[in-house]
Amino acid sequence: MPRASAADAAQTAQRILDSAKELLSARGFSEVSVDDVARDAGVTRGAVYHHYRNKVALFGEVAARLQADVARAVVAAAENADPQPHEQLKAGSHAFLDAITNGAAMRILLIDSPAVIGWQEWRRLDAENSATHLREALREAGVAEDILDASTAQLSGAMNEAALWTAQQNDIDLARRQSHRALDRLLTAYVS
Amino acid sequence: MPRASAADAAQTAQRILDSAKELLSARGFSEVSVDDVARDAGVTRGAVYHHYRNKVALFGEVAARLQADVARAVVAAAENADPQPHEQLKAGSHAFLDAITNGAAMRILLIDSPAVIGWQEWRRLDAENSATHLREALREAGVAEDILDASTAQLSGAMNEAALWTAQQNDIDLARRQSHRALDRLLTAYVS
DNA sequence: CCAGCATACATACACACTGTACGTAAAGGA
DNA sequence: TCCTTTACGTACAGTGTGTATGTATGCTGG
Repeated sequence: MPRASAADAAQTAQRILDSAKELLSARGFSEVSVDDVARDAGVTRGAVYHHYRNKVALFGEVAARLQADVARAVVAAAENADPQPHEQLKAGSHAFLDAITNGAAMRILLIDSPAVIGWQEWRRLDAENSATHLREALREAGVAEDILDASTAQLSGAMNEAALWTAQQNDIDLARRQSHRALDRLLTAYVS
Repeated sequence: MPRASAADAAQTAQRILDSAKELLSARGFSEVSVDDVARDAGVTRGAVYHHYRNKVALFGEVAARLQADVARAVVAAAENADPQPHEQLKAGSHAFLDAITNGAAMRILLIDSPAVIGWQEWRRLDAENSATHLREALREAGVAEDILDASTAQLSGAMNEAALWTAQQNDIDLARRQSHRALDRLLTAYVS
């Protein structure tokens, strides 16, 4: 049995993660077995269980990476935008929608995550990434302090559902434009 | 083995449904086995599989009933409210939040449903119940025709997340009030 | 330079759960 | 009264998870 150096081990873990991301996003958590992931990565289940505690932990790791990817895109867009709070909200929400609707993120983050890792954990992940920025943008847009968390949650939910809706439409480009316009209308609520 | 008449059979199916609703809402789909449901209902798995095609179908039936319950509450509230479109939206969204955050509906409808029965099917259920009313209210509030579907999805997502956020807070009554106020602010986007 | 230990897997196994096939007894019509 | 259908119960096969165990390799201290 050829063995792997520490560097190769990290590479194995990464290959498992990549396979998991692809399969999970295509078929969903319940339709992907650990063996499927292992085979796709060219290892056995033993390797997967060596690198990840269990199937849920593997899923959680994939979700965390994706969440970070999306957050990076959103932050980048906000930094390049007009610093006016309302413009920040618009730029950020558009970027979020675009980032999450192409690639593997959507199904994993928006469909499976709440059920698999639990809503609390999912929210915690979100809070570590995008949610903080959204909250800050809302604060600067003049949302009262005591409804800041509630408003953040609601706007986040609106954007998540916008993404799901968009991805489901036949003409995705058209749907994207419609979602953007609908978001803009929704965000007029936060024009101070 | 004592057998059951047709009337008793319907009652058995109902008992199974009741047990399923309770267990699923408390523990979630993946943590409840068909055998758990059967035992709670005082029958064997055979009875469950006689009345419902499989575990997902049983879940779907529970979800459909809950969805209808929530929709009824929302419609009732809207009918008793000021017929002004904006007031309809406010009354409806408040009623939705209150209805879904107490009882068994929340976890089943908002956490597990998308993953278990699929987002499309979940949306279809929603469309048969609450979504149509929401869409109509938005139209009457002056939302342009081509972004009506997108706006409906977004507002629905906002309300769903509001419910999840509310239920998660320590002081639920306080959270409910904050969610109501945050929703009111959000709905100012649809003041014509 | 080699003995011993930790690492990185592979293999084998126990357990749980799902769905299905089959058995059976009562209900209800012909 | 017979015969079919309904309403279950029971037994079984298959799949998937997690864990225990085996094993070979890299690495480190003496």
